[in-house]
Amino acid sequence: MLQVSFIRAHKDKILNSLKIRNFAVDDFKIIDEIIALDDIRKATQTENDELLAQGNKLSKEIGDLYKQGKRDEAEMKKNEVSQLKEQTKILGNKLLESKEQLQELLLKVPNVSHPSVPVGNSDEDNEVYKDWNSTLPQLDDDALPHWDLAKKYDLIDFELGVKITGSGFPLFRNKGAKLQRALINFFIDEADKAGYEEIIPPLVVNEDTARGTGQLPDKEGQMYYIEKDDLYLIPTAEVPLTNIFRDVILDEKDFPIKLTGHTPCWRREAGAHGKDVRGLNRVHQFDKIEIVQIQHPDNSYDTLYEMLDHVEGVLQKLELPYRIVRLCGGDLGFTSSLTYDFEVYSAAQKRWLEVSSVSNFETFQSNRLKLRYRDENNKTQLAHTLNGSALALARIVAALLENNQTVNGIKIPAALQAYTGFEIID
RNA sequence: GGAGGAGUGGCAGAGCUGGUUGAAUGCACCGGUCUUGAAAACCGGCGUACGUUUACGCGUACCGGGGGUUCGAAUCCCUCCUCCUCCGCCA
Repeated sequence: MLQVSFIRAHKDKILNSLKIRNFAVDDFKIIDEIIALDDIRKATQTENDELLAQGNKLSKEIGDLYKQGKRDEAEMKKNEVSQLKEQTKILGNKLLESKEQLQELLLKVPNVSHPSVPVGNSDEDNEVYKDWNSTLPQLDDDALPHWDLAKKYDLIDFELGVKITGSGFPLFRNKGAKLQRALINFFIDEADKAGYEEIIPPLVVNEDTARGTGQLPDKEGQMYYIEKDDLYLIPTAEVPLTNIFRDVILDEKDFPIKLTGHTPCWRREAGAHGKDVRGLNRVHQFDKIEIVQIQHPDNSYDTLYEMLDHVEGVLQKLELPYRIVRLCGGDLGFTSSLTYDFEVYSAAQKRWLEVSSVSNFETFQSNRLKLRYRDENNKTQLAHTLNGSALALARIVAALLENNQTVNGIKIPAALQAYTGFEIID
């Protein structure tokens, strides 16, 4: 959510960003509506505050009059205050109403896109920021996609997942389970080496937390909801990790804050059935190692590229062909200013699979979170938040299995062998 | 799940027979005096948000969250949440 003060000060910038995000021209008027509504809010508060001040003053006088035993005068003033109170009740409601309306409108305004965000409508218009500069792996014609490999080597049982839960809840077994566990430890260790503090957070969060990082109300249908306890299953570790700093005022010297955590992620993926959802390509539950940073606004873009380097290094160790794309305006997430996706080449499916998304949210999340720091003048300012996947397991597993298949079995990358305890799945 | 107790500023801790209490006091922190320097001592400052003001400042709201009583609530009432103690259950 953007601050109204920011919207007032950078109206042109925001309108331009809406254009990049392909907002309908008719919707541009929301910006002026917000400013107008905020004017009303301010005027109402000024008026209301004055009346409240009068009331407070009279109440104080009433107290004094009672002390002096002047009951009659006090009673008269009581009537006066009662009348004031009726007015402040009306104004108070009006103030509340305008605040709620303002909030509602603000929730509809996406983050301001970074100047480097390319113009475009969909993922097809994303800009290849760093391409795979070598030949892509070619497999024999009889090469198998990962769902067949999973069956052949008894690594993942999708049918059992269906039996136990439903589609999109894979069951890993044998070396499939071990590979899963190896990847988790490998990714966590890599993040640890890069200076991220490891966190094991709750996997279920309350409404305030879900709102803090923007899952509510934007992506309400995306989360599993436990109605009885009013809790949500996390769609990513970003939610609990970033919310550690909800309602927190940091010192400048606290930056950067670097956190990592492995969690399962649950996503309902409502409406995403059909295309490209076979095997591990799109599932309701998957494991992911997330990296989160809280940073000073001056340094957040350096940090973004540092995070990019980290993810890249991990992919290199796994010896997977990857490319980095910069998301275009039409594909950029609502809350993000700039996002780079990592895609890994799935040789059997002959397509790129998104395995990581690294974003700078600037102050969009921190405004909702009330995540601030004190600047050199001791004034509170909003911090910048960033996060990225490092990495998401399911699709990495898919690519690993497919790309490394040989007639003798599936080879495990050298960097991972210490974690799996085996060199080949056969 | 049952019974009782408690939630106050960065921390500790008063206030809780309703009326100069946004809140005593101590610690921590910041600035200053003193000192060769430091410590100690002393003096001063020290919450957040919104509104208003060129500015100094002023106003409003906030004492776990929400609601109520009252001219007036940190103080009374209701409700929810959290923590502590005891009992029960349990990996």
